[in-house]
Amino acid sequence: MRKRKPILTEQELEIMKIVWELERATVRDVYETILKQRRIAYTTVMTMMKILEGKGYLKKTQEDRAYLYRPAEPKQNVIRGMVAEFINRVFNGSAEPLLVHLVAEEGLTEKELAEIAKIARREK
Amino acid sequence: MRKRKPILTEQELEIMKIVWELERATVRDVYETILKQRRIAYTTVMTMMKILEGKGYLKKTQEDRAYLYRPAEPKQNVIRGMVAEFINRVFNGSAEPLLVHLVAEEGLTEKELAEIAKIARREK
DNA sequence: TTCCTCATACTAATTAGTTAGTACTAAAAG
DNA sequence: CTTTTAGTACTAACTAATTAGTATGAGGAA
Repeated sequence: MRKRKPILTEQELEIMKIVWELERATVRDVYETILKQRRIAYTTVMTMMKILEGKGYLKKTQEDRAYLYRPAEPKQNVIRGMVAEFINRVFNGSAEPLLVHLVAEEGLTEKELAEIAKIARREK
Repeated sequence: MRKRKPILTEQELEIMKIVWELERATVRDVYETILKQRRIAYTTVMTMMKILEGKGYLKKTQEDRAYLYRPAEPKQNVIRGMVAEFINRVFNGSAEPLLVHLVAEEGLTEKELAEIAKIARREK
């Protein structure tokens, strides 16, 4: 059985979210964005992005002086993987308990649920 | 703002699942259970369970020679916390996108969705 | 040209998570 | 009573994740 691609860690996800948002970004772009939230070193961001490239989540091209990074695959794919991984860990792989949990937790009405179903169908 | 209780790591969750299942368990009980799946040292399990006690997920009482551990709070509470934490990390705190994702991913029909809603209502 | 800025590569320190060894003690077995 | 067994406490090794420092080079500014 092939070992599956390592899933995103906390900090890696932080960076991926930014790159998904910007669609393409240099280390500096990401660095500046994170700086608004918290203190971090430029080289830290660089290291992380290189790791993400190694894991196959980002791809880079040379652009002027600096590398330009882009997501290697669409956000939806990655999110799908993370959700699946979470369901495996916490709910032993079956999605239904999570759904039940969420519906109960949110106290959704029939109407809201139908609305979600509609959006989901569109998403498909 | 009070710092929230540290969330369960991978291995900690593995142990908690066993204790929830058994309802109360000694280190040995958990050790034997894990052994069925993989090789592990007795003291490793002990260390982990002590950590879980420190984090407030387990509480122990002296029982004969060994400690008897029990869950400090019901499984549902902890699961709720983990789901919330996941939603924060991945979906910036809003549950709806996760719901939409799940419904779309599972390709649920009206009927199945209604069924889930029914179970959820009972759960409440 | 010379200097400053900003980029990368390489290296490494620190912290968190996981795993397990060793010393010691009390109870059970012989 | 002595030996074996099964438990805990304390310590530590190892791996993974996170963070950042230093060296170096290319390009633009003076």
